[in-house]
Amino acid sequence: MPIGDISGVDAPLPTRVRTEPIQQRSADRLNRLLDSAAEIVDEIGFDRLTTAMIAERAGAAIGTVYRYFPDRIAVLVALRERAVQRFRLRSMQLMRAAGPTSVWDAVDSGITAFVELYRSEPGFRIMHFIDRERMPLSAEEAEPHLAKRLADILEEAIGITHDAELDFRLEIAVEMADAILSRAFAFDRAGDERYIEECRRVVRDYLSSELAAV
Amino acid sequence: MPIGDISGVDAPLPTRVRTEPIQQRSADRLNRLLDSAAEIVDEIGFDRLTTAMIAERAGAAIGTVYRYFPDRIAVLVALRERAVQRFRLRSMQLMRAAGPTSVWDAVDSGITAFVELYRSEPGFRIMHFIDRERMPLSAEEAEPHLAKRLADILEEAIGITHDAELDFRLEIAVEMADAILSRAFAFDRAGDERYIEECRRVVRDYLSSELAAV
DNA sequence: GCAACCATGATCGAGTTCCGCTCGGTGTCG
DNA sequence: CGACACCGAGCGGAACTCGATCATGGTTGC
Repeated sequence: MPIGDISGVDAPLPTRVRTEPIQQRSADRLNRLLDSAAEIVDEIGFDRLTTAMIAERAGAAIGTVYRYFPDRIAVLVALRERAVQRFRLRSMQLMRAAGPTSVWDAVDSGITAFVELYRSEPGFRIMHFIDRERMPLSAEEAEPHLAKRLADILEEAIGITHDAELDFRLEIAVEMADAILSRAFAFDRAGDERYIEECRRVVRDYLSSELAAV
Repeated sequence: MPIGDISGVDAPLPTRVRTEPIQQRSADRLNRLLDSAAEIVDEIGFDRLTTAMIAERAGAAIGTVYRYFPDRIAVLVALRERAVQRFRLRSMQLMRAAGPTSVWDAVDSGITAFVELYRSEPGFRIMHFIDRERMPLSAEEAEPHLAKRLADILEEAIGITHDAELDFRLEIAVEMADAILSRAFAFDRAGDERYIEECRRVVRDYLSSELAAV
C-alpha cells in the first residue's frame, strides 16, 4: 500500500453529519457551507459565528445548514475534521519528500505542515480551540485526538510500530506543539517565527531524549 | 514588603464589573454568583452555562447578574480572574514553604499549586479555556497572560529580575505546562498522575537547559 | 430510444423556542 | 429618606424545527 493512502482524504468525512450527501450537488453544498464557516471564523471568531451567517454566505437557507449538522457546534467540529484531514495529507506529502528516518524528522514535517496550513487554510485556528470541552467531553476513546492521527501517519511513513509508550510521548509532544504554535499565531496572522523555532527545538529535544533515533 | 503582599487577594477584583459592591451583602452576592457559575462550569461546561442558571442557583434574579457583569462572558472572565488570584496566593505559599532558589523550583511550586486548585477549586478548568479568542482578541498587551503573572510572582519570590529572555522562556513553559496539565484533567477529574509527572519533567528540562541555576 | 413519471434526495423559509440582556418599579440598608 | 440593592416581565435576536416545494436520476410503457 502506497504511503499516501492512509491520509484519509476519501474517508467517511464528518462523524456528526445528520445525512450523508448522496447526490453530487449536496456534497458541493456541504463543502461550501464549511468554506463559509471557515471564512467567518477567521473574520469574526467562532463564538460570534451564527448559523444564519453560514447559510447566507453559502447561498443557502438556514434549514439546509440543519439538514447536515445537528447544531452550531457540529459545524465547527466538522470544520476541524476537514482541517485535520488536510493536515494529514500535507504531512504525508512533506514526509515523503523528506524521507524521514527518525520520529523527530517526521514530527518536524508535521510542524511544518501545521504552520503552512495555519497560514493558508481559512479557519485553521479551529484546530486549537474546538478540542476539549466542546467535543464529546467524556470517554477517552470518543475523541480521535490529533496525536493518534499523527501516530498512524508515523507508522505508515517510517514503519514504526507504535506502542503505548510512543503514543504517550507523541501525545505530550502534540500538546506542547499545539500550545506553542497556537501562541505563535495568537497575535500574529503570519505566525511569530520565534515561537515556531522554539516549538521545533522543544519538541526535538523532548522526542530525542530517552528515545534516541528509532 | 513581605512576600505574600503581592498575591493580590484584596486587589480591586474583577476588572470588568459594572458596579463595585459597596455594602457587604452585595459583595457576598457577587461571590455567590461566581460560585454558582463555577459549579455550573464543572457540571455542564461553560458554553452551556446560561445567565439564568447562574442567577437561579445563586438565589438571585437575572437582573442582579447584570448589575455586576456587563455580559455573560464577563462572568467567565471574572471567574478566571478569581482563580488566577487564588493561584497566585497558593503559589506564594508553596514557594515560601519550599524556599526555592532556582526558577525551576519556583515553577514547580506553581505546577503543584495549579494541580491542587484543579482538584479543589470548582470551575478551575476555566483557566485553560477562556484565554484567547474570547478575550480582547487583539493587542499583545491587552491580555495579562498567566505567564506574566507568574513572572511577577517569581520576581517577588526569588528576587529575579525578569528580562525579555526570561519572560519568553516562562511564557513557553507556561504554555506547555497549561497544555499538558489540562490534558491530565481532561478525562480524569482527579488528574492523571502520569501526565502531571511528565509535565514537571518537561518543564524542568526546558527551564534548566541553557538557563542553569539563576 | 425516449418521454412521461415518480420516489426520494435536497432545498426552502416562516415560525417557535430559548437565551442574553434591559429597564422601570420595589424593597432594604445606613 | 436618599442611595444602594434587587427584582422579573418583556424585548430582540439567534438557534433550531417542520411541512411545503423543487430537483434528480432511475423506471416504465410504448
